[in-house]
Formats: sequence, structure tokens, C-alpha cells
Amino acid sequence: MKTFNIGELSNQSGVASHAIRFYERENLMPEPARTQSNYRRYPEDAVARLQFIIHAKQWGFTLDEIRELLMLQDANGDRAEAKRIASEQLEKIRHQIQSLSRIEAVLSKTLEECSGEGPMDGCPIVEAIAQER
Amino acid sequence: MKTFNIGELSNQSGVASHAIRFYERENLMPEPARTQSNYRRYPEDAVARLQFIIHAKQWGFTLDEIRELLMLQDANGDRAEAKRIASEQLEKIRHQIQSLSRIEAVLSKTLEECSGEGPMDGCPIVEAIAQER
DNA sequence: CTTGACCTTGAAGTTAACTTTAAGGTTATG
DNA sequence: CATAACCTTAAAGTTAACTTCAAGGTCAAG
Repeated sequence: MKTFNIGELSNQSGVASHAIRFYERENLMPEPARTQSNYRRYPEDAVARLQFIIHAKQWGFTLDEIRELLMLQDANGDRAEAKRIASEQLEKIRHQIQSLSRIEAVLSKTLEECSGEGPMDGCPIVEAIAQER
Repeated sequence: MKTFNIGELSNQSGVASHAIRFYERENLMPEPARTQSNYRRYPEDAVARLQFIIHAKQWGFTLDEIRELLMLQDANGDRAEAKRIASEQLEKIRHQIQSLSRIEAVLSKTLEECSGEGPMDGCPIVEAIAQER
């Protein structure tokens, strides 16, 4: 089977070498085998593991959460745990969408009210922000 | 007219004293008058200025952007500038909502597919994250 | 046999928006 | 007049997720 130096793994995965070593320190990547000269040698499936990390990050998981998911996989743990982590993530995302939507509504309405002409004094944007609630 | 020590201003505004001094260093708050013993004395309108900062933060503006807005107000600058800053903010918020909505859709669908029972091996959540795109 | 492209480690820097710590001076209260 | 509750400054710490730097060892090409 094929093995990679860290630079080759970096090219395959799109994750910088330093970030790979960082993930190792953070226990997201296992310690790989070493050559005689102490170079890291990675098995092929290291690429998939890094891509899992990348995708989970895109979904908004933190490295802490990703570590949890990876540890569950490594231990072939309980699927209920994974579902709990993902459900919490979904909740977070829904909250974010809600609060952003509220802001979007007020901000876009305010922008419509502002002609964009004239001095700051009396500007609807500023007044909307200054507004108490 | 009433004036406040920094602690009183902190109580009025809900912003920690240290944060107020931080805003002063960052040019969000003007340097206030000082007493003989070098204590800061704030005029009443400092409360409104801090509340403007708080609200703008809730709207997702960064301190850099808030500083811009405040400087425009202080200089009674051009309303068009304020509108530009707010429009950019609206764009950012809309982008965030869009990408979060995409994640929400995939994540909630994936969660429905996962019974939450059984071992990690074959868990739909993990497989969805591992998926290439 | 030297040059350049790799690899190693550990430590420090980055960003945002503060908070905490350290080491003191001032003021109000009993 | 002592003590607690304020205030002052500058500097360092916090969090996340890396990146950059420093100082060096290794390896392939010419």
C-alpha cells in the first residue's frame, strides 16, 4: 500500500503540513509511523480522515466536536452520541439563522428608509442603531 | 448637567469599566474630562454612545465598522458612507444566512436518516460528513 | 559536494474583543 | 485613621484554529 510524506499528504488533502501536525497535537490525527530519519509516513486513509475534518468544519463543527466524532468512530462507539452532537449542531445553526434573519429584516428595512443622501445628522441607519429596545 | 465616574457609567450602560477604557484606546469613545485626581468624568451622552456601540455589535458590526460609523457621526459626514457600510453588512448577513440554510437542510435531512441506534460503523451522519463534494 | 526542496521541533505570532493581573493612588464610611 | 470600594496605568492572558519563525537535519539532482 501507498504511504505519504507529510508534504504529499498535504497536497492530496489540501491541508497545510503545519495544520496536519497541529491536528496531530490536538488528537484529531493519530501519530503516524516514522521513517529511519524520523519523517512522518502516512497511510492512504489519512487523506479521507483529513477530508472528514475539512467537511465537518464546513458544517460548522468545532475541532473539539470533530475530535469527539472521530473518537467515536475510532472506538466504534455509540451512534446515539454522534446523533446528539449533530443535533446540538443543528440547533446552533437554527438559532444563528433565526437571529441573523431578525437582523436582516430590520437592517434591510432601515436601508430602504435611508436615501443615502445628505449629512449624518438624522440618518435613519444611525437612528435605528441608536434606538433602545 | 450630570457627570459620571467610569464605574457609574459602567452601571448605566452595562459595559464593563475595562471595556470602556478599551473603547477609548480604540477610539470608539472620546477621551473624557478628568478630575483633579485624574479620574475620568463622563457626560451624560456617553451612555447613549455606549448603547449605540452595544446595538451595533448586536447587529453584527465589528468594532472597526462601528468606529467608522461613529467617526462619520462625529464629523457629521456623508450619509452615503453610512449607507455603504450598512449595505455591506446586510450583504454579509445574507451570505451567512444562505450558507447556514444550506447546512441546515443537509444536516436536518441527515439527522432524520439516522436512527440513533447501533454502532458508529455505517452511521449516516458520519457518512454524510465523509462524503466528497 | 553543493544547492534546493523537503522534513523535524518548539515557540511565538495572528485576529477580535475583550478580561485579568499587577501594582499602586483616591475617596467615602464608620 | 483604617479599611473598603473606588480609580489609575501598562502588560499579559483568553479563545480558536491555525500560521510564521527559528534553527536545524535529510534527501534528490546535477
